[in-house]
Amino acid sequence: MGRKKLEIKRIENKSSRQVTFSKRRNGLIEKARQLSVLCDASVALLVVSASGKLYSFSSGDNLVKILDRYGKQHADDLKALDIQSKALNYGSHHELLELVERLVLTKTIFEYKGIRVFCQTMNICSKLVGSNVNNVSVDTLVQLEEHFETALSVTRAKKTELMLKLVENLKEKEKLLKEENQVLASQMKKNHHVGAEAEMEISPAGQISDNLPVTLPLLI
Amino acid sequence: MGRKKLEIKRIENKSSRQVTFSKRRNGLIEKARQLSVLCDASVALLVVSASGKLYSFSSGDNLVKILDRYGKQHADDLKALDIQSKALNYGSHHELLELVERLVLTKTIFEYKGIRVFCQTMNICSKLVGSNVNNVSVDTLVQLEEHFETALSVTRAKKTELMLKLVENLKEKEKLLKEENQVLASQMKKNHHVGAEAEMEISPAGQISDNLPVTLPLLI
DNA sequence: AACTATTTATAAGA
DNA sequence: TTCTTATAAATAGTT
Repeated sequence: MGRKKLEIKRIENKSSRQVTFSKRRNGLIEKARQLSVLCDASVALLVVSASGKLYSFSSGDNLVKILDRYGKQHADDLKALDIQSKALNYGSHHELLELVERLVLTKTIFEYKGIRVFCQTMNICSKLVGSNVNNVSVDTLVQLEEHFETALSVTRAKKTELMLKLVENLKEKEKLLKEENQVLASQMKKNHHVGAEAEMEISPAGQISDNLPVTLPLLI
Repeated sequence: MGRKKLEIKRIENKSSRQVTFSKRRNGLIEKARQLSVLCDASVALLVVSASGKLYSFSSGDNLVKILDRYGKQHADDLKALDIQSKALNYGSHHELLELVERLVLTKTIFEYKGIRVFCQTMNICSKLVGSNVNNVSVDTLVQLEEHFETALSVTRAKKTELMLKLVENLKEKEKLLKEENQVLASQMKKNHHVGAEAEMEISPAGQISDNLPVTLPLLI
């Protein structure tokens, strides 16, 4: 739809590639918008230029739902977390290897999808809000506030939940160590009956209770 | 681009809305494809019809990869991944456990802070961007870019810092417990000189190395 | 950033 | 749904 028919293959000339990118990107976003309005559909569009700049469109507040749909496996990942903590305690070397591989993959995904893009988008938001307050409608800001509050409480709740899990895990380890010490201590006592002079130099279970419980929970 | 000019607002007639949806959806996807090919860009498009059906396009890669492309400077992170995969092959069981624990923690952080809030902010952003593109000046965009870079490194630095603290903290606890056990163990030995009959029932420092290291490193 | 000749997308009709 | 076709819209190359 121009002076000449354009073959659909990578445009070699850099500057015309950039110009075309700019034109077509705008066109695409406009089309996406129109589709969502005309047909009452949810549309999310992400475009990353060759130079790494991100452009996006999404219709209303549906992106969350759209993405949720796109990857149902997030729920499964949560279940996997449970299984993982069990694996930590009982898993074989082989199982651990598999686990690590999965986690490395997941981490990669989350790192980029989550933190990086999150930071960028977060900043776009604050920037836009900051520098364009006058152009943002009250409605938009009200929605914004709600969004933040929701996101915050969801995140907070989830954080607490997982931290409690971690605490449990660590307490379990503590318990094991205490038992270990008690075994040793009771051995001591046995021996003590034969060699009583060592008695005052140790305080079997007491030392753990007095020194560590105070600091161990701090780890969480 | 049809027999009549169509106003961009929800089409009330259901069947023509569906027809239009089908046509425009195909058109949009084709445009997205063309953009990605012509301009060497990553494009992800998600469309959900009013009736809930999902259609999507993404340029070759999946959505995650597209988001990955956002930001070219990830070479260092990728190297880190290499190191991790080496660890996968050569690491001891002990090292693997450490790795797993670290990754679970990281994943947890990224999962909630990342995905959830990412979705929300992404949404807000596209809304804001969508409704204010014309009001954003070049200056704002330049500032935006700087802002991104700062935010990214701050986040990164903070993450590293906190994780290092956690690790230190946990190592300290581990050390204390090990010392505790060793004190007990050495007491055992002392007593052993007097009551040798207890020798086979315990393995002083050995027991720690054989049983606990598997679980202890989990603390980190 | 505009212009404009063309191509492309698509609204309405069948 | 699919095809046809008149017309609106997008855009390639140019300025």
